[in-house]
Amino acid sequence: MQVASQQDKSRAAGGGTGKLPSHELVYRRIREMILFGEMAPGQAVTIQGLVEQLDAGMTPVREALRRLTAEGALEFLGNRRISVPELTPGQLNEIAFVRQSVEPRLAYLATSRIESADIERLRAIDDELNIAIDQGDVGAYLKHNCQFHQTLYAHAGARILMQVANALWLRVGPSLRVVCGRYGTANLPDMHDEALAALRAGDADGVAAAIADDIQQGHVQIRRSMQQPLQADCD
Amino acid sequence: MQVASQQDKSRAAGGGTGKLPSHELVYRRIREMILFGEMAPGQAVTIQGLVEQLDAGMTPVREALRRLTAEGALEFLGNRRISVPELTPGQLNEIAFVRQSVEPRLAYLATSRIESADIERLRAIDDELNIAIDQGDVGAYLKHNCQFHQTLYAHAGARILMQVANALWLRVGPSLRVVCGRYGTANLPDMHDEALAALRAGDADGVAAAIADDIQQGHVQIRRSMQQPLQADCD
DNA sequence: CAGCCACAAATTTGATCATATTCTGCGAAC
DNA sequence: GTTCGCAGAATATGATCAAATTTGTGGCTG
Repeated sequence: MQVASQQDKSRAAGGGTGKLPSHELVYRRIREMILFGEMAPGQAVTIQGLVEQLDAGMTPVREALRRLTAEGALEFLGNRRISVPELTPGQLNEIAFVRQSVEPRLAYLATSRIESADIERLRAIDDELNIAIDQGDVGAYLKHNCQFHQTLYAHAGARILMQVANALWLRVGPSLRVVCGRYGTANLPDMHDEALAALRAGDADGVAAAIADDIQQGHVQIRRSMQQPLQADCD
Repeated sequence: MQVASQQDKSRAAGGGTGKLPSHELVYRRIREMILFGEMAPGQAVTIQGLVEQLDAGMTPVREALRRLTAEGALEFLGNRRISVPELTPGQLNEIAFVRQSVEPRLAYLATSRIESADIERLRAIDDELNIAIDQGDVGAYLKHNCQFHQTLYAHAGARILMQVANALWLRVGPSLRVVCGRYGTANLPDMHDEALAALRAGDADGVAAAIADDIQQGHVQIRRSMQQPLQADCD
């Protein structure tokens, strides 16, 4: 652990990947780890662990973590420890409440602005999503599900609403992963067909309702898995 | 900027004030600057400027800025510039929409959990607020108004909702300051008496409605000041 | 005699800083 | 008008300092 040991750290993170700043890259990597279930609720996160795992410098990692804690994706554990938050049922309700306000609204706004080519793109995403469900591929499901919603919302032209929605997705990500890991991809929410149909019809209220149902179902699943703790979960 | 002055940098930021980390202190300072109108919409923010102004190190400032940009209080200007966001009318509507969802809900939840001693504390804040209005003290108005809402919401026992609300306050802060600076403190929203009365009566819906009105009025003011731009604000 | 608590050393991890490096924007020269 | 260069600011690194958890040891008690 002396002076001259680690020379090639910056290679992978800073040099190879492109021209975006390193802290941005690190942020995205960690973000995806959270969203797509590479981090479990309650799991501790150490700066130095991420530094080694991502092969990045310390400062970019620190800044990425600050950003993620500000978004609620990570949690400041009093003393200087950071962890993936474990949601209480009450907190899950809070998230559900805001999501039910914001996301149907985004869907509503997107309906009148989206064009048919983009609707087809959504359908393509949904096709892949269904394949993932059939194959029980949890990672692909999470990824495509997120992509579906984000792609739809992106057409709403409401940047701030979308930032709020994205932050909430980050909060439910780890829990959603737990649900999938436990119950498989069978009972997962999928109101996407209804949403697509309403989208094609230009029925904004219908799209909003479909999205609301989708969110509702997802949260029911999470709540169910929380009420039946897996136990032996000694922390 | 001499050598000798670098020794006591950490003193002012980290040593003198307490045991909180410097980046936390810096974050709070900048946050208050934004909330209470020491920064105008559109104003550029430089790291080194903050370093000198706050007499802190560069790393803490950087982390605080990351956090604030993640919360939407500051904006990343593509190239490596940061500025206080200028809200468009559309963005203001988005913020109003979420605030109207979240804050009345917080007020509703707080009603059944708050105790009479805390209601009196709220009344005391409101008294000071009214004094500030009478005296035309914009800074005091902003501070006490924010304090009133935050104190009320704190009793809702809904941490996540409150984080969302706080982030939105950060977004409207600078614009609210502009309104006050232009039109004075005369027409500012003040449904606080109604809220207090409903609180004492335990009327949760009434409290929520009062808060909703309060928000509504505030946003009307901001919108009005945006429709009458002060001068040749060419962008 | 064995188990447990407490106190202290050590290692791990976080926070901050000084400095090197890179990138952007502007100005001057051609 | 375009291009080169320079200044200034932001990014990133490694080192250094501080704090906290963990570990290990010793003494005490049952």
